[in-house]
Amino acid sequence: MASTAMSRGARALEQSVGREAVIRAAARVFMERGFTATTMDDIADVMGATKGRVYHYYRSKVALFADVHELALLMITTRIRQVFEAELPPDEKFHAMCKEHIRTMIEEFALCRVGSVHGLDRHLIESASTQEARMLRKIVKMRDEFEGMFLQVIIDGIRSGHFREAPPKYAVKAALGALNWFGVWFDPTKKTSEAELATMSETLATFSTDGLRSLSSR
Amino acid sequence: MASTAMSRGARALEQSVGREAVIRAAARVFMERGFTATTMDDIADVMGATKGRVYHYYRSKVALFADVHELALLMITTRIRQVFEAELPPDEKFHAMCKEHIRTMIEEFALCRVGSVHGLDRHLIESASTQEARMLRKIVKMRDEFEGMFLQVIIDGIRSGHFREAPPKYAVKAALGALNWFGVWFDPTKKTSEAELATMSETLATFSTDGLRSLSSR
DNA sequence: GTCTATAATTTGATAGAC
DNA sequence: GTCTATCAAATTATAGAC
Repeated sequence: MASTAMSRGARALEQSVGREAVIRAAARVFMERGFTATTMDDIADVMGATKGRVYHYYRSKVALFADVHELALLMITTRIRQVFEAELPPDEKFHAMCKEHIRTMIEEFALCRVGSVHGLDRHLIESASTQEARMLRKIVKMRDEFEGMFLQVIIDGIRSGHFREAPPKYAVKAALGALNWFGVWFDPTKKTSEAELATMSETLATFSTDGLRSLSSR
Repeated sequence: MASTAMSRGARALEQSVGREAVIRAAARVFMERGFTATTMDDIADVMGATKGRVYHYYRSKVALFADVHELALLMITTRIRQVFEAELPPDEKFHAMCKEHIRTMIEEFALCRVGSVHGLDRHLIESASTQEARMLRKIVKMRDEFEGMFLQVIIDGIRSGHFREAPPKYAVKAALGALNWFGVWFDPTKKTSEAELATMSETLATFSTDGLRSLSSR
């Protein structure tokens, strides 16, 4: 199962070298199969290499997964923060953040899907060594930071009257759920036109923002 | 790893017998760990039994997973259909369907989480035998039927002017994403009061419905 | 740095006792 | 119907050649 026709074609696409090649290959396979169903052979296969190369850079599968996850969160948090720090009314800012989120998922689907869909299962954290556990706790903290930006804008929006009264901690889960679910149903192997991608991100962003709006803000 | 302190406590809770005991135990473990990370020993362990019992009722892990999945979809589809067939304006119907969805997830968390969060990965379908593949295709069909009810109400709502103009196929993904994501963040091991559960389902249902509303419908 | 063994473990599935 | 014992395959990780 390790060397299918598909992995052969994939090799040509991976042109980065060294540690980065490993992390990008890992992102691809973790995205498709999740943590447990991914084998070190699968990852090596995507690079047209063998396990030895993977273990040269990472001492365990958990450590590699943690690095992929961290890279994903670092990237999306950085991009969302750009919008978060802009001077905009809460509803416009929220809409822009949602759109940036979807756009990021489209551009870096493999990385983002690892970060959002394939969450950190409890049993993964439990089975980790102390060193690995520290990496995984860091990831949880980064995710809280990411969610925190959306939460803050919701709180601001309720205060300013743009958004209706609602428990912010649940509202933020609802909005991010609508966005993150994109990683579940979108199929990156199908060719999708730019216009269609724009329609998707606009529909999702407007849905998420309107779901929060107060009557007077329409 | 198969017999932890937790699985010991779990045994007392499982009182059903025979095939049903297997399916309920399997639902619990699949919910927590997903398909690949779940072992047949884990499932037997929850019942205080051994693998032999599981294999007496199911000839493979995929067959068992398919049955759990099918049961989950059958249950939620039946419940949602009750609301779907009621005579209500589209926006009210949609709101009621969302609320029923969340209520079902709360009451049958294990089953629903297997059905929504731990989807049917492509590599699972690919590696299945022909007989198993037939079961899995049936599951896909049931899920389309489930989604189809939400889709229909959205289309009706746009036509009637309750909902704004938006591509229904993406709108339905957005709304169901907000709802299904509940299965990702909700922690059933924590005690949550009835009042708080009501707040959650109301917040999520209102968010999902308002995300679709047209200006004139507020 | 990368590969080829290979060790050590886990795990899906089966056979046969009770 | 349930359990014990066990096989066969898969998989994480390591050791050492090149």
